[in-house]
Amino acid sequence: MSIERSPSEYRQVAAILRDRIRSGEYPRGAFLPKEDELAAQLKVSRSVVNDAIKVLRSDGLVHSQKGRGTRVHPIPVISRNAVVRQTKQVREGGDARGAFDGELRRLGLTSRVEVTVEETTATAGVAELLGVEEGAPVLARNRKMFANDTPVQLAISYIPWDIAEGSRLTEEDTGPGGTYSRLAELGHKPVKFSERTRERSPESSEAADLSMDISQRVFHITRIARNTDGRAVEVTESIMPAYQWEFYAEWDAE
Amino acid sequence: MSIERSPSEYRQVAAILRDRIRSGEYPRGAFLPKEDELAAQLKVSRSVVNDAIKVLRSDGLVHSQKGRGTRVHPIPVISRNAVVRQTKQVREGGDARGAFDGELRRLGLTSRVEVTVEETTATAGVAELLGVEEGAPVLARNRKMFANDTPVQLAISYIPWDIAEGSRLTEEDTGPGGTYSRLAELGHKPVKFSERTRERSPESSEAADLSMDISQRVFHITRIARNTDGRAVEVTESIMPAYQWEFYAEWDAE
DNA sequence: TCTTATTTGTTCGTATGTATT
DNA sequence: GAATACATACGAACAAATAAG
Repeated sequence: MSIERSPSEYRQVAAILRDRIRSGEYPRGAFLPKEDELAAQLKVSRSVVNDAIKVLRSDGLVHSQKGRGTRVHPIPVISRNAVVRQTKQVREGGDARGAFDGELRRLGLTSRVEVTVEETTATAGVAELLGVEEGAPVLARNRKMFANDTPVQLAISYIPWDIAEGSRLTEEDTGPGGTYSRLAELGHKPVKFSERTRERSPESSEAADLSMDISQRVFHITRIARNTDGRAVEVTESIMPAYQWEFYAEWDAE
Repeated sequence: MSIERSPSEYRQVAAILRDRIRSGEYPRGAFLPKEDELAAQLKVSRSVVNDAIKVLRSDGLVHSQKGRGTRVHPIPVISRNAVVRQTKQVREGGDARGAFDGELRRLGLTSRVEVTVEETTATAGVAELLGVEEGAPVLARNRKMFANDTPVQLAISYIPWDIAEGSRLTEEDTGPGGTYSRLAELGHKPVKFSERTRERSPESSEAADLSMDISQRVFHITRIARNTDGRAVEVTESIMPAYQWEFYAEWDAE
């Protein structure tokens, strides 16, 4: 357990703490000893412990709060199954609430979703994806998903206002079959999908909403749904802590 | 350009440098001013500049070397197209060299691949994925992919030795159609695929091979190819800098 | 509500180590 | 070997958030 040269001390301390978490010495949700104690125990300065904890934070292993302490992250990695989603989406709706719930239940976690809906105008980015003018009116469906009360995903869907106006899409509960069923009823059944996934630093608002650290990373998924005319009828941006998710896919040759 | 409170100084410095890179003031491949100069220029301590550069490094925007300096990362983000890969893989071979080359050519970059092949024994992890005993003999096909001489991906494929033995799979060049064509000829045509993608810190050896910083993140993709009997005939682990890649997929509602 | 103790976050200055030129 | 430039470590100080009273 002694600190040796070669890998820097703060990385060695990080490795020690990581082992203690993996071994269960610091269980899920438990507080770590405070930085001063760890520093004394491991005979390094507090700055080194602080740097080590930064590493664990960026791995999503722990979560620190000023004035409280550092505790082990309470939620295991969630698997997002690409193929199940693609088929279920059509059945259960664009917000994929069914898929999300299934993913969590498989891990013995409970899911909860907060929804807000508003009429707003398209920013340049959204306008380009939706193929409308910048500033054009759009419906924004905002969702925040929780696993056991820990936020694990943000999603905003944009729908052109001329499609959504007056329909149930403007209500919080879109009803059976979800967004995609309502779009189909409105004559805009989504039949073509594209999705881009990238990894980046969170905006500070995203970090706050997901109660994550700015030094951590998020997955940013942009999905576009198109009707038979090729018109974009819904654009969804999903933001999720990168340490919290993995992706899984299965397929057959040809 | 003055430093103000609220977001910490090192994040503000990071934002300033990020803007300079985006604006082209520091072009691709160019050196940044040295930390001392930046510190003087922005009226902060060198530690703050050093912390700021750590942030840019973890975003993959810059690359630092002791004794040399810090320069802007020379390669743009590469898009990995899931669907093209899935179809092309079968046509062009398991190492997807064709797909990789296409992805780079689209960006005006040149691709190069280094291949080494060896007979070795299965580690516990590989054994479980491949469905063989730990320590069983396997063929390891090791690949390192470059974009304009910058390493952008590592891949190791494992094939059970009883399948690969004596075949062209043990040579560096697997010939037309690649690995999957040879497996088909050997009576083990891959027909079922599964893939798991996660994001993590690099091992130090991976960081060295990809000339990236340990504070950066990698995508780790594990793909399993199975024959008609459901036997795993190839397992491929791909490691790539997370800042260097994005994923793209398109599909139709059946 | 206000106050105080606790705990982590950030910054500084300095010193030393290490890789490159 | 010398100079350069980034990497790491330390200790100290203060800021900011939280908790306890």
